[in-house]
Amino acid sequence: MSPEQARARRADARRNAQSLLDAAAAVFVTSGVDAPVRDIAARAGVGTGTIYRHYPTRADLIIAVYRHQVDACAEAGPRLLATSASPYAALAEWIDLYVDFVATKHGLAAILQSGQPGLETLAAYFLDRLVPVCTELLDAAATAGEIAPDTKAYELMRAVGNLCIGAGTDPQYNARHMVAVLVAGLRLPVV
Amino acid sequence: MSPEQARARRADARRNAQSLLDAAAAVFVTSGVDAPVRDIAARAGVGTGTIYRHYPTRADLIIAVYRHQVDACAEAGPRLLATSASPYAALAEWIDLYVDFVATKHGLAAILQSGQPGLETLAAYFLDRLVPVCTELLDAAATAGEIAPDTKAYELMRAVGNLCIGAGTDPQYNARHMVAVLVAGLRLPVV
DNA sequence: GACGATACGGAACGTTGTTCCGTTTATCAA
DNA sequence: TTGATAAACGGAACAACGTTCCGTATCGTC
Repeated sequence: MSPEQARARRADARRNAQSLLDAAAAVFVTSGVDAPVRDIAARAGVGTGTIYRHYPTRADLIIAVYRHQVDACAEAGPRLLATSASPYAALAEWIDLYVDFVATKHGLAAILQSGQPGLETLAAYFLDRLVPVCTELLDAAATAGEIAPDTKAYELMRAVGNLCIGAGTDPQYNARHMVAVLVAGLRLPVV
Repeated sequence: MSPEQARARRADARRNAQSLLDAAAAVFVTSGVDAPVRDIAARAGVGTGTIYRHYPTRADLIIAVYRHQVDACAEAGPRLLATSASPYAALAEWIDLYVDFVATKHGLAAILQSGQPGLETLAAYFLDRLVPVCTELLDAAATAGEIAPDTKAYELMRAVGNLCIGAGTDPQYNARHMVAVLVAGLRLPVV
């Protein structure tokens, strides 16, 4: 270990980073992922400057909060492919998993697609992590002849994310159902 | 005509309302539907107070700008049903029409689903106008046995609107294609 | 031309994101 | 223990935006 790395971050810095993570997770649940920065800082008992020092962009904070769940989702892909009845079934189950994750995070889906400056990193992280998994599932299903071979994982992931917007806030809109229809549409060549 | 109605709005007021409409339409094209209110006022050559007097909420302004196109879309429904090869074909063509409309208005799709305070009116207007038409098309297709009979027009309209988010800004995402997949999915009972 | 109602403009306020800097604190060496 | 120094902090300050408000200007009428 080089001397520069040897000297770890100060203890209070590490503590604050964790407090912020906990506070953000809690505030995201109650006020949504687009909660005011000040609310998160207040909840963590730190100043607004501190939050930006630890998480320079909002995307960094959101990623830190959800990293574990995104990783879990990514890792579930190959497992489902191995255990499901068919590649298409694996794909459908995996997308269900993703929808369950996104749709329960108030406002996350909207932010993922918003294109607000500073948030591109967030969408990029999700896509970098999940598009390869989705590609693998799509390829398997296409090879098995269950779906058309020309479906792009990137497009599908964005479409599913889009369909999740408003889930939970509008009782008349069932994102899971619409995603199921979309996934069903993959089985047919588009006429 | 009652005396109160007899006295028409002042000429300058009518002129400003029109200027604002034109300015808004122009600004929406270049800067998106979520352009700053001040930009629109400046473009119209009026103060910010004036814009709120004529269009108390942003939704009112957006509705005024797009009312004609929404109406045209609504009226196209029955016509397509009469002229198309099948009810399902009419439905697909009608949704194409809607997607062409929404996807070309920078940011409109996002605002339609955002749930921002004051924007509910906007979504409500679109849905009030289009859900009945969509219902008619869905019913016809269901009666013809082309799609499952349990599809809700409201959900479908919201789903299509959601899929249009990001169209035009992301070259890798083709909203029309994903909508086509969704519509194709209507043909099969979801498994 | 004068009067009253109508409408206007833009300053002002509240809410956010973000930056910046004077102050505090942890760490380490003497 | 204590003092020096880099690290980290807090929150004031700035910018952008939506929205409100009111003193002023203008239109229409008599």
